[in-house]
Amino acid sequence: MTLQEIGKAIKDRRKKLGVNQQTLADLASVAINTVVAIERGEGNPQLSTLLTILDTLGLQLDVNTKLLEYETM
Amino acid sequence: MTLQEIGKAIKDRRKKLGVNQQTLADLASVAINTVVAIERGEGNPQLSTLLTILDTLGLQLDVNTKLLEYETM
DNA sequence: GTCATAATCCCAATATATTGTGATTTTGCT
DNA sequence: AGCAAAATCACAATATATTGGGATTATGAC
Repeated sequence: MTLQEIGKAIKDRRKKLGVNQQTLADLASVAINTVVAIERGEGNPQLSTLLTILDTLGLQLDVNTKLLEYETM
Repeated sequence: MTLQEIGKAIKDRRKKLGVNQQTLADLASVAINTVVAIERGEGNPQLSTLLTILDTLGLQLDVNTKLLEYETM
């Protein structure tokens, strides 16, 4: 996943949970500006910041081997 | 996955590929110090740095919903 | 044990993320 | 259209990652 896709995943999840950016920022103990930037795919957060936000939303990060081209078809 | 687990995944993959830290750093266009810190779980890389290193190793990041307790047993 | 390579550490300089504040724009509802 | 809440933007101050250089330690082969 790219930066943009991760941002979208966060925004989608937040919406699904029905919380606004300020609340998410508070719960994750980060500034709302940081949440805004990440969701818009304009941010390049530090890993700890990203993990905290994901965790707050009940999401996690996984490392996987990339799919080969033919595996995506 | 935690910061430490991600670092370990990177180190394991690098070893499996048989490349040293300097080569990985060069291929990913980051400083060797950065690779060292991340692998040791002491780093808190920016997302772009992490993505570049993972990509160089043929790895990728995924966002998933966290497993419920009973799902881990 | 010796040697060569790899990995780690230290430090100063630089780049970039994060934060807080306030203003502005967008969205959704009636 | 009008209103309230949510989202976005702008900017300066601060915190932290990244880098480069050189030195030190650990690892593995012979």
